[in-house]
Amino acid sequence: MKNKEIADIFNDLYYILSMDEKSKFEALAYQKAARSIESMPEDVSIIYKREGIEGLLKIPGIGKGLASHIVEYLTTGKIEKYEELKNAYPIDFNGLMRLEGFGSRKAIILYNKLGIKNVEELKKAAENHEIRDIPGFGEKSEELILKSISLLDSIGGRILLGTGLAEARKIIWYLTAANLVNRCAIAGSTRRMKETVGDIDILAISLNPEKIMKMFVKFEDVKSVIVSGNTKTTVLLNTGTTCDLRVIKPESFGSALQYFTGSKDHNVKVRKIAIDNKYKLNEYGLFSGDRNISVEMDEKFIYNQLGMDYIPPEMREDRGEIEMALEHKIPRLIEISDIKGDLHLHTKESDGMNTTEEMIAYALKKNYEYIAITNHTEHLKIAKGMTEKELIKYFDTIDYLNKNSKIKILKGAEVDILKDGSLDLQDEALSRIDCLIASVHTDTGMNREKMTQRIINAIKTGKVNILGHPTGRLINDRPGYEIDIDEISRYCEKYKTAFEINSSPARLDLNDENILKTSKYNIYYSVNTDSHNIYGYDFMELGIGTARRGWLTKNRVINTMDYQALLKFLEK
DNA sequence: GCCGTTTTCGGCCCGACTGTTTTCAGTCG
Repeated sequence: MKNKEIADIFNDLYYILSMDEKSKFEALAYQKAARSIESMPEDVSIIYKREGIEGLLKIPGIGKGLASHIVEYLTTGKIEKYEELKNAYPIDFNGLMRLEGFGSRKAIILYNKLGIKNVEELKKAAENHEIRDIPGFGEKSEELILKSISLLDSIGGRILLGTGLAEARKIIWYLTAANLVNRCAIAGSTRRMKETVGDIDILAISLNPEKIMKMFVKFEDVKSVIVSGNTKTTVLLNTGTTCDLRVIKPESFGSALQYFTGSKDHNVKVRKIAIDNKYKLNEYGLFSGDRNISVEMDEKFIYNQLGMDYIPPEMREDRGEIEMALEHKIPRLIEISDIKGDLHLHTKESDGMNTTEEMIAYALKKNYEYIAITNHTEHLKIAKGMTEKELIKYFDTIDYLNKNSKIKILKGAEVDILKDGSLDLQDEALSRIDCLIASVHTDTGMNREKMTQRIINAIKTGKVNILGHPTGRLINDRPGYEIDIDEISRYCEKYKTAFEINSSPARLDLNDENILKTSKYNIYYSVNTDSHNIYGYDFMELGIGTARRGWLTKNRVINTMDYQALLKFLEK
């Protein structure tokens, strides 16, 4: 993939060029081009081969100059201009720019004065107090550098959405309980339900910003304060993530919520539409001339005023939703209240922690119409997989429970897909099962071709209702096995097998991108929690958030159906 | 260096916060 390589070079050029005030905008052009290329699904080398330089000129942010740089890189493997500048500044910008409060100008100053090229050298210089004597730096600068480096080491990456959402809600609860805020809301990637959260954004309306900020920094989960003013305070939380609290004036709340929810790419486009309509949109309001017309504390007003449908936060990634909103074609996305049951649950009989009765009791609290108990099968020894005999006996128990139950309990199993694609269950149990989830749990190191065939073989048995956690990825842990999702989708369509959207915080599998990719086929999805105890039920909202990020509507999700319709779908 | 039913020239987001200054430069979102 040449895109990443070229984007890295353009980013480096952005850092180097932005040192000089005169080349500020040239630098910005490189940065914009880098972002553009990085987010492209198709490799520029393929585009160039197919369409020549004309194809490159169609990429947003690429003009004659940058197109010729790309051609130069594709043909010679080098960009002369970059080689020269990189020789003059052999600095690891990518690494250094990850440090809080450290930008390209500081990097270049320290390179010129002390020859510092990377994070390790910077750390050493700060520890030896060499930095405080450089003009523009001081003791605090050294402290900040060391603090940022240790912060970077401790964070490692982004936290899971489940963790971020819980933390954000706790903060809102804390701020609201003090009676100092009139309104408080989550913004940022947490509100967009992105699978991981880089930092938590909270907005608040308060007539007493000073007091609220003072209170915020005393919150029990705050590890340290990074910056603190009257409109914005940033803290480091014990979870390792940072949290921004912004205090907003009432008349700016809607526009601030829109602005700080992002994504950045989405906002750039929306603001451009505002300009085209002779407005100015920023975090303080939607302005016609000097007058803020968005005083209704409402995002919806802003989108409507710009001629668009309201766009749900989960869709705001500049993946075509803006064009859709301009044509008034934003669909009603699936909502958590549409869910009528959970079809992937475990009990004590395999590796769950609660009894069947306890799981049923909690489902009743959720007002579900039905659930499916889907314990593991024999092959998965590590999860106390049930033998055929045990499963048949268990099905008798469920038949008995169903007689006196207000909720319909489906007899299910999460059946292992064995190495050759056959199912880990024999005929007698298969004949009694209502809801069969098939999942890969072992031999996950197969190559793409073999794994794809293995899963297809399982689907071709004609017994599989739901393909469980289809890619097997674990967020921040392992990438998931390689599969040809298009090929698998075609078989799902043919055999009426639904893709699972597994709501477990570290899974969220399928993810939003795969949902967008597969939903062009005539297939269904099942949003399940894969709960191993009663608390797991509550993760349904993460799966729904993921489904909404994949633009799914209720009619594509089988566990929004009423019981009779679901039975009909599950019938094989 | 890119871009254009406001422009082939003149814009390109800008305000808040911090540290090192003593009115400002750098960073961030």
